[in-house]
Amino acid sequence: MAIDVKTQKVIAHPRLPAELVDSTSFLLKRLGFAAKGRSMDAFEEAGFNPYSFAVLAALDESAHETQGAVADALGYDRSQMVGILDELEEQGLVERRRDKVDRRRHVVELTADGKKALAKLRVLMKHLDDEFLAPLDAVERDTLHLLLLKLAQRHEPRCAPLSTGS
Amino acid sequence: MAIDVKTQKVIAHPRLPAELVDSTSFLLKRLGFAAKGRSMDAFEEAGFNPYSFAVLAALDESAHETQGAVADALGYDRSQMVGILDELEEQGLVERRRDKVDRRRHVVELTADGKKALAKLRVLMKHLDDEFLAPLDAVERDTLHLLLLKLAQRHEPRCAPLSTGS
DNA sequence: TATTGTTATACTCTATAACTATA
DNA sequence: TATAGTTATAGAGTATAACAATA
Repeated sequence: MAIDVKTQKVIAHPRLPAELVDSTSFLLKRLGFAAKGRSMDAFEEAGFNPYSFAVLAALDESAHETQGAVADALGYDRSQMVGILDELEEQGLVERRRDKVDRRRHVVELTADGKKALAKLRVLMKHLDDEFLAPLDAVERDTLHLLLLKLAQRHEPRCAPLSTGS
Repeated sequence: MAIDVKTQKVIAHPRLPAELVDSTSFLLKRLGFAAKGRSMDAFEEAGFNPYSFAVLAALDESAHETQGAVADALGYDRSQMVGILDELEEQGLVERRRDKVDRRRHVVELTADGKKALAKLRVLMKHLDDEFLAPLDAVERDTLHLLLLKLAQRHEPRCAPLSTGS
């Protein structure tokens, strides 16, 4: 219990109702927002847009992506992607070129600086994960990741493994 | 793999970059948003504000709460709480009275209808949790909840157990 | 007519700061 | 002077729709 310096009275820390804390999806909501807030702060502090890492990672994984393909892969709106890429292009991290075959399309590619930035962001992301998961040991982290993955495969179709059947 | 009906070509489902899916805090973010979206839709469909459940639960747990105490317990802004309580009062689910001892304060209390609504919302919440956790068996659900609780105690202080020491 | 990227618009959230009435 | 509740305002974020160029 904390003690107020001036009044010397006990400060009862305001607590969440037990039935909310008992709800797993409530905890997921709160922790998701906490994780988002932390990563946004950290990315911004490092001079990046909160979306930069996801976009650069997508481009690194399969090069010569079209603008819309990146948006679809990440689940962003295509109109939202315009501004994100504008900024990344200004920073010299990506290049946009018209597709010669279909001149409506913009092919997006990482620049050398973009790859360097991605490397930096990977370190930052790893650090954020480590920090967020600090209360858990290695086994617990693996277990948690596995369980979240199971949920994500249902609730976030883009996480689902590639289906091989017809 | 899905096949396009018209072109008979393979449709590669847009997929998230592997390194994002490998990040536990990324999964937490995505799942948190998915959980929030689902519960907001369900609450709204049932005629409630997304915040109703949390507020009613807080009032049920410790009656005669002051308006600011509820806001602090749930982590909402006090100015935000005004609108939420306005709506709950219109619906006849809570009552606001001036505190006779300190006339600046509003004491908030559940009405009989408020308790009935809370019972309904508890069922709805339980249903939502069950649905969201459907991919997991009972043991996995318990494990997940425990792990999230550990994280929440660090990242969401309002979830922390009451400390007993000085 | 449909699609890609773009722009414009509108709407929700949230955060902040003023304002009142009490203390 | 500080606090509880309230109101007003501004900013970010997001979702939608319209638009031009191309297919």
